[in-house]
Amino acid sequence: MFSKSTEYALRATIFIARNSSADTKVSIQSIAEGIGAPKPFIAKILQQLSNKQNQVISSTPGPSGGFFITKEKRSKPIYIVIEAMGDSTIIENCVLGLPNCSDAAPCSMHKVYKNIRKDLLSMFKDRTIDEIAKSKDRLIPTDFSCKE
Amino acid sequence: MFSKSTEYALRATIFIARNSSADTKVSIQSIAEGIGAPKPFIAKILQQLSNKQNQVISSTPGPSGGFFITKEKRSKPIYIVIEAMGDSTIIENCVLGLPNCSDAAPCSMHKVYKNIRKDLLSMFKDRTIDEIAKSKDRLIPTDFSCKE
DNA sequence: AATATTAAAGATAATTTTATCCTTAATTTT
DNA sequence: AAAATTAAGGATAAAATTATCTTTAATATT
Ligand code: SF4
Ligand code: SF4
Repeated sequence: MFSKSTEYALRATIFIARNSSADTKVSIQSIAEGIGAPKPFIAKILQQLSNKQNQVISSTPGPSGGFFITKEKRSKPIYIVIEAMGDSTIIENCVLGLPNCSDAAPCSMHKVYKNIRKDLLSMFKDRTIDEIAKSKDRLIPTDFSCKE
Repeated sequence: MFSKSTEYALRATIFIARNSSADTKVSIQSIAEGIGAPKPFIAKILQQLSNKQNQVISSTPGPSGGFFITKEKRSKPIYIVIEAMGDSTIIENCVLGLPNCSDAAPCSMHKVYKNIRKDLLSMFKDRTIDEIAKSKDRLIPTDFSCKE
C-alpha cells in the first residue's frame, strides 16, 4: 500500500513509542534491528520524521542519546507519520488517479470506493500512536513470537 | 494507491469496455485521448494487458483494427486488471510491509486494518469490469461533465 | 499482389525511489 | 577540557518506475 519508506517510518515510530521514555532513548542501531530495516536507510527516514517541519519523533545526539517520542506526539494520530513522509495522497487520492476528486466530479469507481476510503482515512486519523504501540504485535519480518 | 501504470490500466480497460464491441475496436490514439494518458506509455500498458499470460483485453492490427474486450472478460472482476499489472500486492499485503501476514502472525496494525483490507479486496474481486463501465462517470482528468 | 493502417516489440531515456557512505555537529562522560 | 558517543547532513549509487522512440509484424482494403 505505502512506499517502503513509509512502511519503515510507521514501524520505527511504533517501535520508538514502545521502547523509549523521557530518560530511555533508542539508537538508530537498535531501531534498525528492531524493525528489520537497513540502518543507513532508516537513519534517513528518522531524520525526516524528526526535522523542523515534522517533529513526529525527537532526538538528542551524544552518549546515551538517541530517539524518543514526546507525550504530546504519542497522543497524535498515526496519520502524522504518513503525512511527514509525504505519502498521505495514497489514502486521500482517487483510485483511478484523477484530480479534483469529489461527489460532484466522481470518477468511474467513486461509488464503490468512497466508503472504503473513508474507513481508511479514519483508521489512520482516529488511532493514536500510543494506541497502536500498545498492541505489542510484531514489527519485524522474522519475529513470529512477539505476541505470546 | 496504485502505480501510475495500474491507474492508466484501470481507466483504459473501463474505456475499452465502454467504447468497443465485436465490430467496433478502439485505437491506441483514442484510448490515450479518452483517458488523458501519454500515448507511447499507454501503448506499453495495453500490450501488457493483452499479452499471452494476461489477455484482459484483446487486439487486432491492421486497418479498422484496435483494442476490444470479449464478453467473457467483461464479466470478470476488475481485479484481473490489477493482477495483470502486478500490483495486487498493494491491496493484499501488510500495511506495515511485513511478510507472512495472518491472524496467527499479526503485525501491529492487524486488528485495525484487517477489515478494511477485506473490503478493499472484495471491492475489486466482486465488481465486474462491465459493472464499473456502466457508471459513465469520468475517466479523464479534465473532463468534468461526462455524467450529466 | 500492393498499399495503407494498426498494434507488437524492443531499445533507450528520464525520473523517482531505495539504499549506502562519509564527514560534521552536538552532547555526554571522564 | 578531552574523549567518546551518537545523530545530522550531504554526496553518491543502485534499482525500479515512468515515459519515449523506432522498427517490425500483422491485417485489411484496394
Ligand atoms: S473514487 Fe470517487 S472519491 Fe474516490 S477518488 Fe475517484 S472520484 Fe474521488
Ligand atoms: S495488518 Fe494484519 S492483516 Fe494486515 S497485514 Fe499486517 S498482519 Fe496482515
